[in-house]
Amino acid sequence: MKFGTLGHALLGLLAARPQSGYELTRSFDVSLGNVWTAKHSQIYPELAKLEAAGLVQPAGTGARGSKSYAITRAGRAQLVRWLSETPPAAQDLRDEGMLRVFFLWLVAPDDAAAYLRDQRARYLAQLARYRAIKVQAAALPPGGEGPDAEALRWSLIALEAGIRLEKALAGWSTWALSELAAAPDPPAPKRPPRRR
Amino acid sequence: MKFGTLGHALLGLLAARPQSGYELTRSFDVSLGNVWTAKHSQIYPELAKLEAAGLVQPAGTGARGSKSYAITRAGRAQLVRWLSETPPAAQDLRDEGMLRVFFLWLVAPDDAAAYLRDQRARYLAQLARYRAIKVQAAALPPGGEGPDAEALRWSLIALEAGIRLEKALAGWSTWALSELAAAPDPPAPKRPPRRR
DNA sequence: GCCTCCATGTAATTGGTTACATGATTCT
DNA sequence: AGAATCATGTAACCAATTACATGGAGGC
Repeated sequence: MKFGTLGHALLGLLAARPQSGYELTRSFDVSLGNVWTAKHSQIYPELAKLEAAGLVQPAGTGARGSKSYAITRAGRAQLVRWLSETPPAAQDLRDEGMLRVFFLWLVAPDDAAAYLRDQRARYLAQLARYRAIKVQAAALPPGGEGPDAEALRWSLIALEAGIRLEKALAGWSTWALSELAAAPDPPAPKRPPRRR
Repeated sequence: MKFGTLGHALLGLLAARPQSGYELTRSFDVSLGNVWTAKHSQIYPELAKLEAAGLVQPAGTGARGSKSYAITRAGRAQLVRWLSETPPAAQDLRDEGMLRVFFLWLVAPDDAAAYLRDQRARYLAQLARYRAIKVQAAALPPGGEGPDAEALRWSLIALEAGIRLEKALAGWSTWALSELAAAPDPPAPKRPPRRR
């Protein structure tokens, strides 16, 4: 059996501690969701596939019929192999927000500016969310030794990437707005003489 | 009929000038490919769908049996509506490279560092590619008035976003490496006394 | 003649989302 | 009693990639 990114992401989450499908789903809703998404309808079947391949195993049941899984030795080996031996798949960035920028020449400059301002607001909102998480994490007890503590450490490193990315995008949108103001093109600004 | 991002991307490309499926495919291989990807096997059927919906129409044939399409008035209207009325779909960033960072605690610090250096090299390579395009574009004749010139202008604005993003990621990887060096954790550094 | 690039298409498969379905527990 | 949340699963559909298939034109 062959496993893609989702399978390995599940192995990675289970490497920290045994978890149920529901808990895994929530991970994709929050932290991990910023780099990879998955719905429960994809997770449950994938867990079954992983179990069939011997990479995870049932690890008891909890309240309300929850079933938690644990990673097996083979699963951990597979995960480490994936991390260290296979190169990250060429990322297919699908950024619809940035795609639209390519087509902004089709709308009035005012509409284009409005779009850029909207996008900037999104970037800043996401930046604020990230920063709140960072502050919250900094307030945690500094101790902790288990896998969870190590996992947290790396998730904060990834968080820093998110912060820097959103900052860069917010800065870019401000720059783009100034560019647009400098040469609105179709409707020439009244005063400054156009020079090309 | 309903069209998603791909359909609108095709409309956007055809709004600049009539093009064949092959030419459109190449656009996704180069500039547009950095924000959205599509293979010819997806593009040809989508063009047929767009034609059936009256948003594009055949615009003559070229050499080797190439068939070019032009956007219709309805297509342009639909595109502008999409741009100005519908909000960008919540981006599902799928960044496998960053996902792996969440799981780097599973490998030896040396391997984690090697991964970060590899990623940094990728970011810098992409940054160099973007900058080369920018330089190349700056050397172009500054004139030009048609839709193509306007489209170029906005593609350079999008390019600037790419440049800033890669710069941010390269900076992040350098920072992450220094973080890792500061506290390699599992194998404690010999000299500095560990304090937690 | 053969290889490469141009050019268009279809088929099969995978990955992912939306919708459907069900039941237990907790909160109000 | 009713609503919200926890919890697991399946079915149908859509989007996207990979593989299959064909042919014309130009260069070596």
